[in-house]
Amino acid sequence: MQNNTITIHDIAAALKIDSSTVSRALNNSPRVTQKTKERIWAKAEEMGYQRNVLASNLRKSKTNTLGIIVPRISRYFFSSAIAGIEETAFEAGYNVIICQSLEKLEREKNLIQTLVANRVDGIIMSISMETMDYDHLEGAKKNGIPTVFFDRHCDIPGNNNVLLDDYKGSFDATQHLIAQGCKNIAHLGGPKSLLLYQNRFNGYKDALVQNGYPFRQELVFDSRLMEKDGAEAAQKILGTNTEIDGIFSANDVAAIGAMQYLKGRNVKIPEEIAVTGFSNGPTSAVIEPSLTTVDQSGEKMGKLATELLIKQINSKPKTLSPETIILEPSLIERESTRKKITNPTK
Amino acid sequence: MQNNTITIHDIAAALKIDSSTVSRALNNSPRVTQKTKERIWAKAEEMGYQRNVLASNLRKSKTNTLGIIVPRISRYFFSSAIAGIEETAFEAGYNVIICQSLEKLEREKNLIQTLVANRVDGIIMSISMETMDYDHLEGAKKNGIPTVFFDRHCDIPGNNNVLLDDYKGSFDATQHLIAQGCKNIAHLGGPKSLLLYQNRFNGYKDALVQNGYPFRQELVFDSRLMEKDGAEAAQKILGTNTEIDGIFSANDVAAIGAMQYLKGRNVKIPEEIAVTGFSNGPTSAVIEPSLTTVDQSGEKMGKLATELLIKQINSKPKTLSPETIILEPSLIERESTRKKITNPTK
DNA sequence: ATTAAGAATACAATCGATTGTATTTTTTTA
DNA sequence: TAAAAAAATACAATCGATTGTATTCTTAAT
Repeated sequence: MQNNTITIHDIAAALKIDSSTVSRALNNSPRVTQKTKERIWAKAEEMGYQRNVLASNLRKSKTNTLGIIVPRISRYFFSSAIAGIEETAFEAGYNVIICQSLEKLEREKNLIQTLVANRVDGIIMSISMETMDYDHLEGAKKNGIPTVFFDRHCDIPGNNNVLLDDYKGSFDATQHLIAQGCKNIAHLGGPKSLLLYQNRFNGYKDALVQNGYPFRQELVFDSRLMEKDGAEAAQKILGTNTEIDGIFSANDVAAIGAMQYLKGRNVKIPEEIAVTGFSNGPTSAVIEPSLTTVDQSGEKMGKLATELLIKQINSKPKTLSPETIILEPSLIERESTRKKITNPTK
Repeated sequence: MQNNTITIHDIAAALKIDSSTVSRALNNSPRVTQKTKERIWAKAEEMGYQRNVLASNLRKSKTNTLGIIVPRISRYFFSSAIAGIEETAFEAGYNVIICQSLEKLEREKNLIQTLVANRVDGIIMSISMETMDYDHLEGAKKNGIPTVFFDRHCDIPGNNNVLLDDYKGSFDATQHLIAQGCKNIAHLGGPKSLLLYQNRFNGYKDALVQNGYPFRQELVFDSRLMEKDGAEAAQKILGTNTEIDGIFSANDVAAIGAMQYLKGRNVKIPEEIAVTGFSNGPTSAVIEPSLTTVDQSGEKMGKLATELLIKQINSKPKTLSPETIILEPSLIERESTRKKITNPTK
């Protein structure tokens, strides 16, 4: 209740020995006899000693804490990535400070500052949609704090990244739409400031071209990919001259927005327009028709990013060379694209 | 790059003054002249000084950090609560350490220990499903760390809580089912170790009784309310002798599991069985038919919990009396319960 | 011009643990 | 048994900022 904070000095005094010996015993140093150690451990237990992590951190200038910056915690992909990060970090004895940029550049700068000031041992982050220049991202590196980018990265050469092969994911998704017989495929794209959306766009484009279809800019609808953006795009799609029969959305949320709008207008999915999303969020399996999408496995990404980061932290003096891990995407085929009869020759 | 860590002593040396003056200037103390302050600020800027938060924390024995423990970060309700917590905390100058108990008691005990050892200024938590005895929850209090429970609380008298009126929420939901003409309403309940599920159960029961319907234990299906639990319960429901025409689930996830199962068995929702959930998660609006549910507004809860906690932190010596905030639930009526013709007299 | 009052700054201890070096104690060897 | 080697423990500085007390420097009052 009161100020009953027991320090190593209290233990030392109680046993009439030096505090340095207590410290070493508590850290199980070989410089203390087993017998003494046991006396100290018993006394520490008895007195209810708890190491003051702050003092320890200051002395060792290590916090055993990782900083995480994501655009928005409540987005499923990010919350599942965080779950993976937290679990891996916890097992390795690290705490995790979590921050959200809310897609604001200013806030992102601020957060990096704060994490540096708090002397986190490393940072895992996914950049905001507003992030175009990367000067502030160097801040952590300059202070010797290793950083791993996941999902939304940027093209600074010496960076560590854990990414999905977004190009392949959207190539496959588009290819799948074509295989289902779609001739005119629209694309709901995200802000091109993010490489990720560039890659998804390129995958879409190349799949069209490689299948002998023309790429048409007027079938691309860029937005921030919120639910209402998807709905608005769907509205525009119905208004175009072209008979659009497929939509490849760069995320699930916009795809769902589009589907809801189309369903409201009695457009048959997939018969009239087939739809694919990207992320494999929890709603994609439940919506009707269920949404074909590309699995992004946030938890696995988080785990890999954390492992990579901890590896970098532990080898800091040796300056381990940076690494980029690229995960293989997998297409989850569901009803929203099932145009063809699966078994034509019964 | 190198060990270019500038301390207040470096600034002091550069200006040939004392480090205590530098410290005071940087904290804008009235004990330093404006002129001196400006010299110091300029120099600090010039030398790229950054306060060592660790040292400061140690001296002040305050970390400006809040600890958060939730069962699972990727559950929508919790991730949105965390979003609310993070935002409020950030504005007030606090960092947030986030941990997940994964519904394990052992891990929960561990995490509290860790947070206490890290000298967080306060804790916000939602207990795990395994938590039956509350001894470990006193740990933080004994160390003088104020704690606020949200959503999943426990009945220790002196606690701070931010809760939904779960009783009323489920009373209203059940009442709504009755108003729609349901005669035999089943309940998918959660572990009764959590007061929250007791309250939801009681609301259900009392609504039945107050409307003159009998409460029947055999219509209550308790589980951990995962999606498959909902599906299993639905299976059992179809197997009972009673003609069940309504389901009140204590959360959305199980409700959705049940709906998916019922849809697979060609049971018409709401005509044959009406369904309501609890939480208003993102999928509830998208599933077909859309799910009637009780809004739980995680973000608001998070915000309120944080404000309450910070209030408690700032008034610690005075021992502000504990507070319990109870939010009013609101029923979101959707298609899954729309049995009655809304306008019988056209 | 001298002293008291007040403002500005310097001194020094402190937060609690860690760690290189010095000293004491024990064990081994000649 | 004395000296050398090895083991165990004690001493003391340090991490960087904060803060109560002491000192110096201004300004005001007599």
